[in-house]
Amino acid sequence: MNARAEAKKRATLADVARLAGLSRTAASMILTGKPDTRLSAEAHARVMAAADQLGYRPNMAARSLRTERTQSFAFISDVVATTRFAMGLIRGALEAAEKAQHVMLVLETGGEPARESEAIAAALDRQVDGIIFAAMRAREVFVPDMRLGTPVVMLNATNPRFPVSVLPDEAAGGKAAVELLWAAGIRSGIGLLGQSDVAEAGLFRSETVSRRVAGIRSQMQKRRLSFVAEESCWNWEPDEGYKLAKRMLKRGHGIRALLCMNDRLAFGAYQAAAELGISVPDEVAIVSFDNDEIAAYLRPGLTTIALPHEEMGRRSVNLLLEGGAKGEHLVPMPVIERGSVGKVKR
Amino acid sequence: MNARAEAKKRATLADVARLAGLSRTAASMILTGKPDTRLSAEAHARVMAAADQLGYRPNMAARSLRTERTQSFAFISDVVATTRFAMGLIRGALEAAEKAQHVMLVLETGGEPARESEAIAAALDRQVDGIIFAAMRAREVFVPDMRLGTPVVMLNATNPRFPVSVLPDEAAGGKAAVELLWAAGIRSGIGLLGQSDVAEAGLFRSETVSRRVAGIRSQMQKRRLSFVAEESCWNWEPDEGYKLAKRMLKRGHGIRALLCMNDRLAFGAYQAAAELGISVPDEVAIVSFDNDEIAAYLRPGLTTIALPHEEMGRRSVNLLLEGGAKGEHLVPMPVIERGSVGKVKR
DNA sequence: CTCCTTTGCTAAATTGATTTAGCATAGATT
DNA sequence: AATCTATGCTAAATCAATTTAGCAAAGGAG
Repeated sequence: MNARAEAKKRATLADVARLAGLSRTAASMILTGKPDTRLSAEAHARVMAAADQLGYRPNMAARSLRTERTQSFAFISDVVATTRFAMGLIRGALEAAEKAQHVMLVLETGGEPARESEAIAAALDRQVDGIIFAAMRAREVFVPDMRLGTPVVMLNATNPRFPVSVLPDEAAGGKAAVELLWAAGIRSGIGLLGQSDVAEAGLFRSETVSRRVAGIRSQMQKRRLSFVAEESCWNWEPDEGYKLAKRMLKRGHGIRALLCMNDRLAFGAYQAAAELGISVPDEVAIVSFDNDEIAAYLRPGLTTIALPHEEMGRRSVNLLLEGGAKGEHLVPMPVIERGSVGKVKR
Repeated sequence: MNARAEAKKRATLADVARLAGLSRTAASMILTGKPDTRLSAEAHARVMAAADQLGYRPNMAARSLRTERTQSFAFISDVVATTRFAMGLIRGALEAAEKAQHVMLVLETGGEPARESEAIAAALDRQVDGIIFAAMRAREVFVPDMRLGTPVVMLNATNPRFPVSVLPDEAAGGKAAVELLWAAGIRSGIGLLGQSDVAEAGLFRSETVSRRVAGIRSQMQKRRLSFVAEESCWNWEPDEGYKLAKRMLKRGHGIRALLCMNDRLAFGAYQAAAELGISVPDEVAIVSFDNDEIAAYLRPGLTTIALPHEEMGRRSVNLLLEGGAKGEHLVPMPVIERGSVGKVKR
């Protein structure tokens, strides 16, 4: 009746030992590759052969019970569905975990404290060897105050109680975006879409966004450039981008470039430009951030500063594996050049 | 030195029993809610109080060792990153698992047999209570021939060895798409984008796609409609959609509606229509499939037949929990009406 | 008063690994 | 010849639960 009952039972260590004519102790030591055992080469060979013949695989529950390690991590994230970014983080984490022969428990909390506590408890109950707290919008993540004696890394998030975190290097990314326009010979007529210091003074957006903005503004200053227009909006979605860009492109600021805070805003900006008959990149250059999937679909392709999600996911796992150093681990944001910033014609 | 060592050790069942002044047996029976035990109400109260006071949580490794159940499932998928669909499936599965107090191990194989075997082995080693094999492009999934005595459900995939599968109801979806055009009063000038029987005769695409096509064609026939043009392409990506739609819209078939095989093709079709100065939906209606994220961003919003990924994910977990019936479990594809099919003006 | 049943509970076995402590034997040293 | 040291291996404890088998006391039946 039980599905498990039909299949022949898995071979245990005892079976291997019996077949090899040795003790469980010996078999265990050999199979786990203990270093300073004095077991003979012949014993090694016999155990290996036996294990192979029986298709032996250790029972992780039993091993974990004894060793308190499970070869598994938990990936606890606020939201996995809503944003396509989650996938990159998860994928990178999965990949690194697989390399290290670990598995990943994935848990979603929706950012709700109660579910967060539940998720942590579930992970701890299963004795995970480490926990990754991931946030989709980099923010200071709430973590219920449980005494969790397990390594933790914050992924795309920060929390004072857990000093190890992995973040995109937004400051450098902001700088790179400005440099892209500079390199294209654009010296004036630059509009900023999605953020405006005057409109947002005192508003809290998120740690990484503010670094992105800071990176942009500091590099603008360094190059002695300034924005001819800034439009702020709260939701960085295409419809906002469309509205804002339309206003900006019409108002006759002589806009020659649009720096968009993310690709979805840029997506809206494309639609506005198309409607106004303004050509990208000949009349207006567009740069943005994230390297969202849509960035590649636009015509011309959108030049953007990528959020290195996969690499971040990988890093977070590796930090767990290596007992990573405290502090922020910044991952560079690659510049993805497509067609939306043309070289200037002099 | 060991992080785990700092924290006070977790309370064990023995601790609870001691505090309650009862045996481990009694504590276990009470905490797991065994039905026919004859332990007194007072014993129940004492054990509960003790467990509560100590913050007792069972050690899953120990429990699993004895019971052979882990309250966990494995979600083994070919690709999680490449397509945004994976998230819906995973999210639905996660949600259902959480409700049932289970956790989900997520594993990715890239569709490579070697990694598939590895993933299955990793899951089996950890004694998962069930395995979900998910494919992103519904197909007959290869599953290495391991004797796995664990319930399996195929998600968005089929495999003769595992009869329980969850699939979108593509036949009904195809029918619904045609009905949408019919309801808008469109009786002629319908083009099919992405598929053409003459071009693809004998080609294998995928099980579900062929059902989608069959659903479309059978409903066309029922309504005595026919396509004035069919264009086939292999990659259903925006650039193909753009090219094909441009050709179709120009060639003067008098196209009044475009039935696109997926949203990305539709995305390209929008770009083509915009370039040709053809208005959606006034001059040409567009319907497609998937309810991809981009469908909501387009202007006007794209009317599409949604792939019910979250619901499918949920179903697959519930089938594992309930020991689901053999056979295909078809999940309806919701019609998402946005602005790309206008009511006809007579 | 004896025997049987019910009630309320527990000792000990079990699960499958790892790990500690230590036992023979052979050869080397004094 | 007695002692010491490697060498090669194993018995038994341990991890934290569940489960089997069964014990002691109380109450009821005959």
